[in-house]
Amino acid sequence: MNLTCLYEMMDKAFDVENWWPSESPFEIMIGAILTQQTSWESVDRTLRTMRREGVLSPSSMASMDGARLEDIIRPCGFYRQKAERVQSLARYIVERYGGSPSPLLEKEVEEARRELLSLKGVGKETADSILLFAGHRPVFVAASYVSRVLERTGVFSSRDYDEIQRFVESSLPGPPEHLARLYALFVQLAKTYCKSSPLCHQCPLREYCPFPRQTRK
DNA sequence: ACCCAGGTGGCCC
DNA sequence: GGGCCACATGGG
Repeated sequence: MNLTCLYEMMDKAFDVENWWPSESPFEIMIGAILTQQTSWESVDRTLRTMRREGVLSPSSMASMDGARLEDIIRPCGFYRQKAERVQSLARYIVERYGGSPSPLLEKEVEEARRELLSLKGVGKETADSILLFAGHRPVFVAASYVSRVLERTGVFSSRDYDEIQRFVESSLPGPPEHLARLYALFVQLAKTYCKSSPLCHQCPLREYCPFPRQTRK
């Protein structure tokens, strides 16, 4: 069992087209922060409210009332720090780039990543999600879901973010779409089958999983 | 009444 | 450089 084989198996089992829906790169950046430790359903609700209220752009979000932003984000949890962080991100884009995230996302990958990581509320996983899904850059997101599946299938055992990222990026070269698709498949698989023991036994990868009864990370 | 979710930053040693 | 902890709501 190697990564390519795993990729093909998951690809056969799941449909992850339009896995990270959005109308703009900025929306992906905001969604990436909101979805930290939060289900996508809650994030989706908040993003729809933002769109409806017309605050899903750097300039409008930068200047809106903080308490109102907190209210909109509340369903996502950690709403105070998330409100502060997304607004400071919006202001950063307005002040530094005149309101468009494109110049940042189009910088050389290493530089863009460093810049994203310097923002409060943007760690490795969030930065890489933004680079991959908003910037279409060839960067893999080595989320905890990923290490869980890699470990359980015996493909690669490590908890170290950078190590997993290097492993995947070097094992699966090619266009960024593959890395995005692979990441989506990992999350989809873990979400669907790794949550509970009964589901685990129906996993399409159960024959390859060395820990068939393990249900938690 | 638990446990978990498409993590991060701050503090401690 | 790793091990805890707070952050917080919503759903199973």
